This record gives sequence, structure tokens and C-alpha cells, in this order.
Amino acid sequence: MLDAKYIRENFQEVKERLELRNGDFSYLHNFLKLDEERREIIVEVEKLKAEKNNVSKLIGQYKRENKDIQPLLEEMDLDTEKIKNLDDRLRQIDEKIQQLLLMTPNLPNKNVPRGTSEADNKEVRKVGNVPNFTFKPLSHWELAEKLDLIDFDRATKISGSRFVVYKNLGAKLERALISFMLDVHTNEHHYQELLPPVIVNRECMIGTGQLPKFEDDAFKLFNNTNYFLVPTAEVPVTNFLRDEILDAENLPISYCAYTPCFRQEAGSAGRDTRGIIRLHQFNKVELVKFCKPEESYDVLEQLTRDAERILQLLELPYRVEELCAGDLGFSSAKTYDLEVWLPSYNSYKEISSCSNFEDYQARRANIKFRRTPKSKPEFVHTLNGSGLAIGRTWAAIVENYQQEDGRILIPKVLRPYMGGLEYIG
RNA sequence: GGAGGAAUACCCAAGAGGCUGAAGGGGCUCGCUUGGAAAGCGAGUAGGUCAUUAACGUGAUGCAGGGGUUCAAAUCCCCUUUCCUCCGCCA
Repeated sequence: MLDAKYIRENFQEVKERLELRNGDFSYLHNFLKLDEERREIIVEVEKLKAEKNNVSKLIGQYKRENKDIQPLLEEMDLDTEKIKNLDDRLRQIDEKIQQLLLMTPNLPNKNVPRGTSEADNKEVRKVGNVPNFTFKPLSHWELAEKLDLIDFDRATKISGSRFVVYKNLGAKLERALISFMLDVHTNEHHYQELLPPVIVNRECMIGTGQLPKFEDDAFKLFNNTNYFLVPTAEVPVTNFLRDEILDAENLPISYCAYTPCFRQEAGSAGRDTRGIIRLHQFNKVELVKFCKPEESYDVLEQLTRDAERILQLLELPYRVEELCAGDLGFSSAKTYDLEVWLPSYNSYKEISSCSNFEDYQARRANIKFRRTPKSKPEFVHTLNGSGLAIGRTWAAIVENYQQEDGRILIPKVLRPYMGGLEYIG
């Protein structure tokens, strides 16, 4: 959520920066009007309340002194009615303002590239070599079928389209990746591991920015309008510290968490329909950091490196893209996408998205810190990134490590997690 | 799921319509004392949010959260949440 005061005082700048995104922000003029009206009412109603409080105190005093309170009571009557009306009006305005703010995305950082689509993203670096096959490489869904690693048809039977069942070494590889990533992040990058619920309440979804605007993308639990399946561990893990005031000395705080993720994929019909690239349920290890505002862009670099490290250890070719303003997620001020090379796509495919949300989520979720025990609380900055999406990593390994004989070489770092196996198949 | 009980500041805890911006402890901070510390003594210790102000301040709010009754609510009424105990059901 943006700071109401900041919008009020820097309206033109806010508007211009928002318009770097795609979308219509003309409604923001209503905000200015509502905000002004709100403050006028507050001044008026608080004055009345102060008077009323004084008279009420007097009445108490009169009673103790056995004086006649009737004149004081008559003086009150009008005010009470007035206060009630103003309070009602204030409540309405607050609600409207809240709605506007919750629907308004974060301001892109001033330095992010201009642009309206993926095509305008800026390549930051490219790491590793794209494999040069001496044979015609297969896609991961073909390999999975051949090696009996995934059952697509039965998954459709038990759930529907865009679900899979991993089998045999396919299931083991998925599990190995989860453990491997968590181990690297906890042991080498010093993240604290959390294993959160995958069902969260509405407040969480609002806190990180999925709601109210993107309710169609979420899986809502049947018969319970207040519960959602998590679309990413970002939601429970960021909200883990909701409504808290942290000590500066504990910052930055780093959490990593594995969860399955659930997405409706509304609006992506026809995209990535083959294989396991876009599913309603997939696994992901997520990295989340909370830090002081002045360090958040350094922390973003670090978090991105932490995620990249997994690709490096797995020896998968990838590139890092800085998203242009038009391609930024709703809550993000700046985002790096990590894209892994996928032979079946003959291109790079997103496997992690590392973002600095600045104080946008912190304001929604009310997460603050104190610089010193006596100082005034300030909002932290929150960041997160996939570290990594397990399913897409799975696909990248299967495709990039396939051999001419149809087997799949297991990356060295994963072998201890695969019972020492060298090959699948 | 059923039946009871509870929620007060950093922690414990009193308070049962106005004198409560909340007794009393503990903890913490400062001072006295001491060679230094402990003990003892004295003082301080409601934060957050919103509004207003150039600022010092001032006002509003605030006793789990939300409504209501009243001139006045921690205190009375209603709803919600969480926790505890017992029963049921279970991994």
C-alpha cells in the first residue's frame, strides 16, 4: 500500500510513476478529494468530542458535589447527534480510501527500465552455456513419459487438467530438489527454515497484495470465504511477522520455506499447456527477507545471488532479467527474473522472480522496526524470490541433462539426495 | 462438534459505570549508596495510530477485535476471534 501522506504531498510524481505501469490510474483524483474531506471531518469531530469529554467530566464532578446537572445535559444533546453523523461519514470515507489504496499497485523504482511488456525487459547477465546436443533433444514431457517419471493421464483423472502425478525417480527427484535447495539456503546462506500452513486467511492475502485485486487467481476453499490456498510461500512467510515491531538489531531477517503453491492460472488458457511448466499445483522453495529501508536494494542483490546459486550448483544455464515497469508485479518496486534455459522452448523460461517491495507490503501487513529501543517505529522493507520453483527446475534438469541413450544424468550435487544414483533411466 | 472459563500495558495482576491515561508486584532505565557489585533506598517506565502545529505542544483513539446502551464504559448488552479445561472424534 502506498503512503496516503506521500500521495497527498507528491501527487504528480506518484501519478507519473504509476503510469509507467500498464493501467488506468485516473481514479486517483478521487483519493485527493476524499483525503481532504476526511481530514476536515476529523478536525471537526475531534473538536466536538473534546468538548463533550469536558462536559462529561464536569457532570461527574457536579454529581459528586450534588449540584444540578440538568443544564449541562441539555447542552450536550445536539453535539451527540452531530458526532454520530460525522463518525458515520468518516467511516464511509475511510473505507473508500482504503479500497482505493488497496487497489493501487506499488510505485516502480525510479531506475527500472521503461517499457510495457516482456520485450522491454533488460538482460543483466547470462551464466552458463546452452547445451549443444548432437542428437535431437526431447522435451521433458516426452522424457518423463518414456522414463515413467510422471503420469499425466491419471493426474487428469484424479484432479483435472494442469495437474500431474510424479512417479518413481521423478517423485524422488522432486523431493531431492526440495531438500537440496533448503539445505543450501539454510546451511550456506543462513536462512531460517519455516514450514508454514498452505491455507491462509484473507488478511494474509491482502497483506502481500494478492487481494483484493486478484481474487480470481486464487484458490478459495469451498464453503469458507475466508480461507485461501497459498499461491506462494511468500504469503504465509511475509505475514508471519504481520502486526509486529521488530528490533533493528535482528534485521535483516531471512526465511526460506518450502510449500506447494496453488494458482488458478485464470487468463493463461492455452499457454504452456504441455508438460509441467504451468500447473494449478506446484512446489516451490521461497526466500523472504525483512530489512531496513536503506539496505533493501543491496539485500535484493544478495537475495538474487542466493537464488542464482542454486542454478549454478545445478550447472544449469540461465540469465537474469530486470523487469521493465510495465512487466512488474503488482506489489513490486523492482524485480529480477531468473530464467533457465529450456531446450523444448528453445529459450529461457522464468524460474524465479526476486523482488523488492520496499515498504509496500510492510504497510499493508503492518510490519515495523525500531532503530533503537526508544525510537519511533518505521516500516521495514520486504523482499522475496523463488529459490527456486521446483517443478521448472525439474524440467530444466530433465531436458538439459538428457543423454543420447535416453537416460538423464543427475547433477553431481543432487546425487547424495538420490541415493547416490548417477543416472535416471 | 458439545459444555464451561478466560483475554487489562514488557511480564504477572487488581479493578465490577464518573475522582482509572488504569492499584500492586516483577522487569527495565536513571540516581543515591559501594573500591566495584549485590542488597537497600529514591525517581521514571502506554506504546501504537490518526489529526493539528514551523516547532514545543494540543486533541482524538486506546483495557483481545467490532458494534451498541449512556452525558459518561476496562466496567453493562450483542457479535467475532484466540487461548484454557472437560466431553466427543481422531493422525
